[in-house]
Amino acid sequence: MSATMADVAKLAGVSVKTVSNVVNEYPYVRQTTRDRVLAAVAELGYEVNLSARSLRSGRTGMIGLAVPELRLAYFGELADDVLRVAREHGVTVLIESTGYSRAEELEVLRGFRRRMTDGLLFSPVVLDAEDLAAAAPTYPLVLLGEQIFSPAYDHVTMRNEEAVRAAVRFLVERGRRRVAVIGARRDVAVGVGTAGLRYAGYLQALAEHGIAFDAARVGWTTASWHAADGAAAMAAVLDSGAQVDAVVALNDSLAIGAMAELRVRGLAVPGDVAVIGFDDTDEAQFTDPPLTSVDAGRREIARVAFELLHARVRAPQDDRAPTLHLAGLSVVERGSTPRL
Amino acid sequence: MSATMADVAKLAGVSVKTVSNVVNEYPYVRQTTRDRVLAAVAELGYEVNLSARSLRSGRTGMIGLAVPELRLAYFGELADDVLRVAREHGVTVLIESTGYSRAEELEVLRGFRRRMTDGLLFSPVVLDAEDLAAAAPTYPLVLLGEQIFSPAYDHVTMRNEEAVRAAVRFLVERGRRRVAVIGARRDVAVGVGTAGLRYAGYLQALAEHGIAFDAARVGWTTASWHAADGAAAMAAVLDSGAQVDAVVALNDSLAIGAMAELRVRGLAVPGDVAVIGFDDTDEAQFTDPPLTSVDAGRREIARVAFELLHARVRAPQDDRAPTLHLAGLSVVERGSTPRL
DNA sequence: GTGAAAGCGCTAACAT
DNA sequence: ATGTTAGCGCTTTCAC
Repeated sequence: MSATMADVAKLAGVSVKTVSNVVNEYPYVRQTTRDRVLAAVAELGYEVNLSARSLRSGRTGMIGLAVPELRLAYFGELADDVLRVAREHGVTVLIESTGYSRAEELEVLRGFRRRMTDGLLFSPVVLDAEDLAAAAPTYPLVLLGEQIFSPAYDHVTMRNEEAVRAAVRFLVERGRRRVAVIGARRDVAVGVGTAGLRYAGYLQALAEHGIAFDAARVGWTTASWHAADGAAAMAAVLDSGAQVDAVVALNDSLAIGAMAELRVRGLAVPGDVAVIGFDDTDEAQFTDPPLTSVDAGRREIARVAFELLHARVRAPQDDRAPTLHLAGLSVVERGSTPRL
Repeated sequence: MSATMADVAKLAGVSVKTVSNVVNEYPYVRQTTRDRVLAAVAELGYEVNLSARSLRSGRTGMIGLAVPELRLAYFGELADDVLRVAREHGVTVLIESTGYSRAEELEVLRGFRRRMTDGLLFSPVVLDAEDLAAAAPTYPLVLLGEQIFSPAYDHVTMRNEEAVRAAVRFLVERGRRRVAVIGARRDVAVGVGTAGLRYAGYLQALAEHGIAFDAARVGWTTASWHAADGAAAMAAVLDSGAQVDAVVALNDSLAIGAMAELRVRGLAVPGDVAVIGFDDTDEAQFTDPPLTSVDAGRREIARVAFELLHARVRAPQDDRAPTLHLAGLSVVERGSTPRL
């Protein structure tokens, strides 16, 4: 039904090889031949059959992007950023969501979708280094986030500990010392994974500023960091009777939930409690008050991760050592953290 | 390098056809044969080559989902919903973003990615019915949203006019009459497209309740409905000197921006101005005050749209007439719209 | 600079 | 219930 290379070749009076050369922009084709082929392509409305190309070449022209879910602002924005960069390079992105599920993360690593892509950008939240080693991917893989560190793969992430230290320092410099944290996890060790590293940064910051640790100021959550989780954690902290004059939330959605809960309790932000978020997502600009947040380099992460993966896909034989890229960070000041 | 059906067939002592039958769960295979084949599959770590399957069968097992951008809460949530439903049916979703660009929407309809999918869920925001007719897609296509109505394709959308009428009625019943609208577009006709239909619902509601139309209460935006656009439109309305005691925002992100702008101007929500949003996205629960919003049926839309497309993909010969499905709606009441 | 031919791995049609 | 064969449309290899 739709035209094939053979049809184009016949119409242009050349061989299929020549059509293939033109379609793939092989440079050594005589201009007159190229024109004849392109005319035939236009006349027949020919388009390459990607399945046939993939079958023969072993490449699909797609990369995977696996994140927990798109409705969380950070991942929605990250996905948009990756799509934009990939489009600039003519690469198609297959977005996959894992829903914080171990089974789905394993499926992403080993499942049939890896036969549809030339490489994977993977932001795990559940699997650990051992799981990755067991799966032992042989395709180009770039790890995102902080859940897994592996010397075997490229890795792009942020300076989590430093970023939270900067956030707490920002609060302390503005006169706050009773700093609660929202988003710590009981089920992961300090210093391990996104939550563990950010929590470690919080503990380090307390030490740096000579603030005594108070367990009642720790707001615990699971891996899911939605606003609702932030509200619940904030409620637990307040219920404990802890004295709190500032909150560092480990992402912006948690911060939004925490602010809502503070409001419910009749505590003013920033009058009674200052709040700082993490990721500087779009929503931070429109909270009440506008939310100060740490921009930990999401755009840079999207761009660098794509480029590292793309380089591996294009040159699979190149055995350069895996890279660890840490994005730059900055605190974006808004109304939730005034000087006292 | 990786095993093929021929390898499996050889090891199991059967023909490739039998391996294919087992892999494709063809029922009429003797149990002992099946077991032998599955053992060989496991031993060799065999996985089907999807490119070969697609080339031969003409199917890819993927559908496309084209939306403007994932960072807008509504589309992030919609994408998650579609991914979930598709997964339940063993279908892979290729998410594409069009960025409110005419060129990219045309590319979605006609570009090479349509060779990678068996069908398309398309939420256009720029193209019109004429563009669609010109592109004349022959693959299974389900339209989402209100931008294009076409008798030629299945269509799943919401009751936009009715939903906005319900929103305004909700405000009027609670004692408000000076109702501004945020998100109207000068560049589209009343009644056309998402913005045009929702704006039409606003005008109808004013008439129903005997409220005089006041042009100064109309907050204009472009196609992009982010919080920043809502804030700018709200600012323009307030700058005009219009008397406003309520706002109906044509989506939740606009509402969030409008609330932020009201705050900047020293107007209390809901004391001075009540606000109602549209879509009931996650963020509505955590604004200050919590945002009343019209749930226009996003989950239902995702499910029905997928099922319609899936049915067409599975039975391409079935010439049933295209369906128009309108999702149910409800107002979710929160603190931004108390009774006076 | 271009052509001829092989074959990527699978499914469909037909045979038994 | 299983085997045989052809061929999907392309890229690759090797000629010339």
